[in-house]
Amino acid sequence: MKSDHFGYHKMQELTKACRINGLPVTPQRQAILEALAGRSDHPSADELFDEVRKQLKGISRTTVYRVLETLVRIGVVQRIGTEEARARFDADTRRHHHILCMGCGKLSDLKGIDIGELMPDSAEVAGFRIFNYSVQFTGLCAECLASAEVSSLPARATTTLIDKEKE
Amino acid sequence: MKSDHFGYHKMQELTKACRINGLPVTPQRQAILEALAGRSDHPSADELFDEVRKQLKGISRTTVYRVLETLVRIGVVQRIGTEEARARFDADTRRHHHILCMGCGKLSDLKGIDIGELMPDSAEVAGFRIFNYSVQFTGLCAECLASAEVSSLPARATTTLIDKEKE
DNA sequence: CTTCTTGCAAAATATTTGCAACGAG
DNA sequence: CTCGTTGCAAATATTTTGCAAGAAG
Repeated sequence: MKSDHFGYHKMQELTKACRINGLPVTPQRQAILEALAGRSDHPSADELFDEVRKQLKGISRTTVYRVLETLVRIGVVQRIGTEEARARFDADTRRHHHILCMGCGKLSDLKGIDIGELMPDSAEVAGFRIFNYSVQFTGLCAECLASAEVSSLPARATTTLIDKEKE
Repeated sequence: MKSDHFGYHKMQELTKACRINGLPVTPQRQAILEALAGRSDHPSADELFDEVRKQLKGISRTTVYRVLETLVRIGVVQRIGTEEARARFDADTRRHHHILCMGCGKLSDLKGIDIGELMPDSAEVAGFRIFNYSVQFTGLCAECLASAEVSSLPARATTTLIDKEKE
């Protein structure tokens, strides 16, 4: 299956990235990356910790945070910015985009919209040197649409523009 | 100046939005929105609290969080998602995009890149109903570029902070 | 009155740091 | 031995909640 293949590929990538950066491939790093690569819901560090500890019983929350930071640094994992006040992670480091449900916080890969290439060639704007970008869409998932008591959205999810009766 | 005009406009907008939503225009709401509209660095709730308390001495941190939530809900303020694990806010609710410095966390409005209109007409993808989107660029600001031995920055590394103390 | 907001205290959530022990070169 | 990694405990940082007092209509 694809996920198996993806997972295998990620493990290879981890080995390679660790070698390049002079870092050991520890069981913790393997387990965390494997858990992340095995799901598509872009978990937070804590959610990942809850899953990884099933495999590696002794692992500590601190290690999960630290390993994720390392994996991001060596380019094997990407951190996803959302309007929620916590970091979420993705083992797919290719540039792709996400949609966040304002109702339940579900974060999905966005496929089916070709937004082309936004990266400016100059990559140099407003004094910044730009390295990357991502597009974040906000909306409501099917479930939350169905039960749309939109007026009482959870506070944690951002109610960005839902009732925008400007003018 | 423009900021004065913008601030005045925002206060009018607040009054209007509160009226529409049946909410009172409290001194706290005014002070918080005024403080936010008066700066362009997209502060977090805590940073805003530190500033607002200079004007409204008795205000509590809780109120700042709650008022910001309200202002977002009624469409007067937008919440900005970054890879940092905290929410940041913007009094400019028009769709525009931001660039986050991976070095120092500086968040700036991005001007000079015309991104065009990404919003799909259908606004219905992958089971989601899309309401909005934003583009987030990541890079390094001029200061961090200058002080950086970041020549070996991984192309896609999106760590919040470059480990500058890691030498 | 009724409704909403505010402040305070505390809880809940999210993340980071200091430090000693461990483990692979 | 030396270095980086891990686990544990504690410290921070961020955000939310329960509750009573107060203000506005």
